[in-house]
Amino acid sequence: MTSLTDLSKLSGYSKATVSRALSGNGYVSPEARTIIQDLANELDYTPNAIAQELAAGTTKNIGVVLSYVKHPFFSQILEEILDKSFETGYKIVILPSNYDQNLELQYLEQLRKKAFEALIFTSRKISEETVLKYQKYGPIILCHKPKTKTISASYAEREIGYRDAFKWLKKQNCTNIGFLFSRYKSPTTSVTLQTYSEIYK
DNA sequence: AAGGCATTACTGACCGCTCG
DNA sequence: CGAGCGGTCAGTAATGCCTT
Repeated sequence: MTSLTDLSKLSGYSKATVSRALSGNGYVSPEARTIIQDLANELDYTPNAIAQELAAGTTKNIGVVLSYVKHPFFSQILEEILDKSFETGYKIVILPSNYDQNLELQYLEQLRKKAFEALIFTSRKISEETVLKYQKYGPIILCHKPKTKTISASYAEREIGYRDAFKWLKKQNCTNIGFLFSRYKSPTTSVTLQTYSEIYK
């Protein structure tokens, strides 16, 4: 496999010149550019992504923690995240959690090890205190309203919608109201159920 | 001839990890 | 502990052209 060092040795130009000629950044004479590009084509040169990440000190990876994939809430969020990632040149790594705290902690540890530049929790089981502890290792974004103001979050104001829904139900003289959940394991910890209950009261 | 400026291409440091 | 992996980046020397 041809490396940038190989191109440098064969062309007689320094590694930096070869790098600039192929990336299009910086000053390179048209002659040098042509020679280097022709050589790169001839030897089927492909930049080493690992080396690029090492030199740049960035992975351009964003981890997205998904508790479930089948739920429309998560698939809609994921769709928007993917759209933005294409625009900004970031790569998205899907991290399934199934609300497993150990898994969520593992993902936070990977953020600490710089496997990701940032972590997006579409939903979570771990506490906000834990999220706070890991904030110094990289941006962590939640997809629901956090109690702590120092945690970044992007979310819909569900309270307004729920209140409107309950008002409407009241108007219809509905007295027995059932809640439907896609999550059957420990629904009492669900933020959705907690919000429902508060608004209902 | 001297000075200023733009362009070109170089060297060396650096990234974080592994391996001898 | 230091070399090496394969890149990028910053700093700088060399060169050429233009103006005074």
